[in-house]
Amino acid sequence: MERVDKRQAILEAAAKRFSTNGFHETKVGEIAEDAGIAKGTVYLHFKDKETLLSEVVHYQMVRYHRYICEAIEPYESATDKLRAFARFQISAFPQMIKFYKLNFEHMMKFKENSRLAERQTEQHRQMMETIIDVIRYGIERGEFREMDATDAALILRGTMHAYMQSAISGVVAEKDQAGADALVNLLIQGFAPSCKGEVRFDV
Amino acid sequence: MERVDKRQAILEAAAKRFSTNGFHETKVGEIAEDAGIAKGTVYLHFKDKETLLSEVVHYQMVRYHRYICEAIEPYESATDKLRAFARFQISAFPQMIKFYKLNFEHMMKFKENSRLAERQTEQHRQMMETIIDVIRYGIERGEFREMDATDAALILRGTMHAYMQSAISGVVAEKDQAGADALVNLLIQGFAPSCKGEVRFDV
Amino acid sequence: MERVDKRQAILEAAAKRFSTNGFHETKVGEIAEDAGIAKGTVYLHFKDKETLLSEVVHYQMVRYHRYICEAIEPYESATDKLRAFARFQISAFPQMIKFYKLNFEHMMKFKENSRLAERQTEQHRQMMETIIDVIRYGIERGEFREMDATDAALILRGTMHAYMQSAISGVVAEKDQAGADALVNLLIQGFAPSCKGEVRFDV
Amino acid sequence: MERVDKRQAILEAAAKRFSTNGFHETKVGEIAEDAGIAKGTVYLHFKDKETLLSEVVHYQMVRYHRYICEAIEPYESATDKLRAFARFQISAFPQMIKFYKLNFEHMMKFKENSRLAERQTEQHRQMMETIIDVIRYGIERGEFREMDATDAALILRGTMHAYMQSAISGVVAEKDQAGADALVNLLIQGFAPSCKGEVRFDV
DNA sequence: CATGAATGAGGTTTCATTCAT
DNA sequence: TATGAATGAAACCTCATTCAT
Repeated sequence: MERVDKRQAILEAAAKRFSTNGFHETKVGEIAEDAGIAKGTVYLHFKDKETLLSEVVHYQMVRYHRYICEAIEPYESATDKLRAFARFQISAFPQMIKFYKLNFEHMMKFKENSRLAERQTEQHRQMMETIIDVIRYGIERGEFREMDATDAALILRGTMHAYMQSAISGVVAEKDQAGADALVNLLIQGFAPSCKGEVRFDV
Repeated sequence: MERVDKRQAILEAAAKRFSTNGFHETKVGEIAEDAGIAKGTVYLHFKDKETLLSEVVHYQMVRYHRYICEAIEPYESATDKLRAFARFQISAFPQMIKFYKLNFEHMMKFKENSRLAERQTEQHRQMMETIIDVIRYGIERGEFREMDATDAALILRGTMHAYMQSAISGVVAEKDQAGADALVNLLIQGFAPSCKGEVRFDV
Repeated sequence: MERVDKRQAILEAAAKRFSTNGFHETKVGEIAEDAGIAKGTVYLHFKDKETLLSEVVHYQMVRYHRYICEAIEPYESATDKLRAFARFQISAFPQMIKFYKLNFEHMMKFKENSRLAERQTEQHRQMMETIIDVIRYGIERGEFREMDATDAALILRGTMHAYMQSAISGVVAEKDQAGADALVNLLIQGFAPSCKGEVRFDV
Repeated sequence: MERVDKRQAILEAAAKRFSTNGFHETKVGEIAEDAGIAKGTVYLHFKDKETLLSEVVHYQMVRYHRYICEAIEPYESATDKLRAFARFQISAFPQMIKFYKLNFEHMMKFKENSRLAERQTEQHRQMMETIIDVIRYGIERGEFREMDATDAALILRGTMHAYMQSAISGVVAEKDQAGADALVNLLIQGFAPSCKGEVRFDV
């Protein structure tokens, strides 16, 4: 096993443990054991446990961003891209929920550490950018109304977010791809009754 | 100071510390000091630190649920209720984000403990029920289309959550009440361009 | 056992261990065990192991300085005071040697730490002052020639120092009180042949 | 670089590190780096870190003994030899203090190990022998009174040691060669005022 | 011979919890 | 009931040493 492989193995093991049990509940020895190496070896690759957390978060963010880009890229219409986005997140639900947990825990932990927070923020921004671009693309194509792309992206991300939070606690049933499509459709259609000449509320 | 007052004081102090610094970073001694009592006294009121966390989460959830009910109650239309919900969350942003953090830590910690997880889930369900009721009410009144009320509620809650996550790291600008309204409007109107000319927003 | 007693017990135990085995070879747990307390209790009294070392050195210096003052105080002549000084050091040899070791190790360790070095230096200065005062007193009384009192003090201290270093490694035999007197006599008389009219070297 | 050179390089690097930072504060990796070799190579030349310490002490003692012999050899009179000894130690103050530190650490560490303690003691004895020989030589020549040469040697060495300990902490000012001479003169002359008028010092 | 990645024993320190007062 | 000094388990991290290359 080479140097890079070992770093990989640590990152993978740490990602699994951190996101399953949380940062404090995870012992460095457990990560090492999962990675098939000795405790001390972890410290040859990462300065300390907190640095490891940051690196795991970075590693996961980069990976998921790539996956998302790959998931939405093949589609022509913005609507299909959004559906692909939702489908991907819902199909990768177990990983995604852990990913969100990890992000959240990291953000909470390093809110004060400008260096580490900065990097996570930058990646968060990229993730948002990707969604915003799809929204803008939809607006250009006339698929979507003229609207604030950032707000729309928030709504989309939030929808996924909330779905996961609810699903994990069993408050709503887990969804399949049809369920993902339904959520996106609802976003696109809006809550308001479709306007076939009916009266609209003065929202 | 009476028994109940002391318990209150501990809960308040713990809520502040836990949500600001996290569970592990908070020392029982700090909570006691903030509450103006001795360390040992905490253990006269709560079995251990984890139980205290659970009680704090319960206490906060009940409180925030009440606040939310109070915030949306005065309004007549479902739309206004949703706006009030969004406004409340956005105006109470610093508290809400901490509240989410607290929930999160609790969820991580007691995933395995069915007894405690159950209670949090139950409260989560109640929170969702409140929003779902508003949605259903809107559907009944004809404000909203016939749609899955749970999905709609998810979307609303999730949007708030995503907003907070993005706002805390500065990826999106913090919103004021108009911003809250804009988000809700966008949800109600939908992304699709239909009926664009008919609807007017007083944003 | 009261608070002060416990601090005392830790200092005594630490002094013994540190001076016998050295700083690094001494485990905090050993000190605690010797003091009849739990490991954690050490940290209620001393910030960390290094602080404990500093406190031990301080404690010992103050104690030995007091002992020395008490040993030389009863005598009238400066010569007798110096002899008392030598006798005390030689009679208290086992403690003194450890004391020197401790001092030396501490000085080496905290040379860079101005705060801690400062305090030890101050006490070192006091110890020197005490000897210098005796020398000056002897010069005033005409017992000693006009000479640099600091140099003379250095010679006296150094003599004791070297005696101990040699004795501990067995290079010279341990001395009794007569031996102590002989050393002091030699210092007072000097190496040069007594001047009963003989030729002196042009030193 | 040949075998011997490499061993030399390790000894030099270790001597510098050990005497500057102490045994425990020195990492084997640092020594290796300073010596321009890999960490593992150290173990091809020395069984372990403690053995390396012993070898360094031996190496330094031999070296300093040689230096001292060279320093005092050119002089004819015993008095001048003693002055040369003092001058050498004071001029090489920084090295000498480190040398003492090294000896000290070694003594602490191997007090129990008769094999290694024995060797250090043997070298200590040789160092003492050298001074004792000068004293005896002075006595034979009539420069010094009939006295215990060992005591006199102790006094000289100890004076140097005490000077260093005081100088390192700034309790006494650092001395130049004249200062070294003054110390020796005072030793030779003695503290007593006898013959004051007869002796002249060219200090 | 030389390397340096890997190992894992070991020590310091923290802090939740207890219990004598 | 309230206190807070004492406890000691637990975990991070270091670094001397080994050994496959």
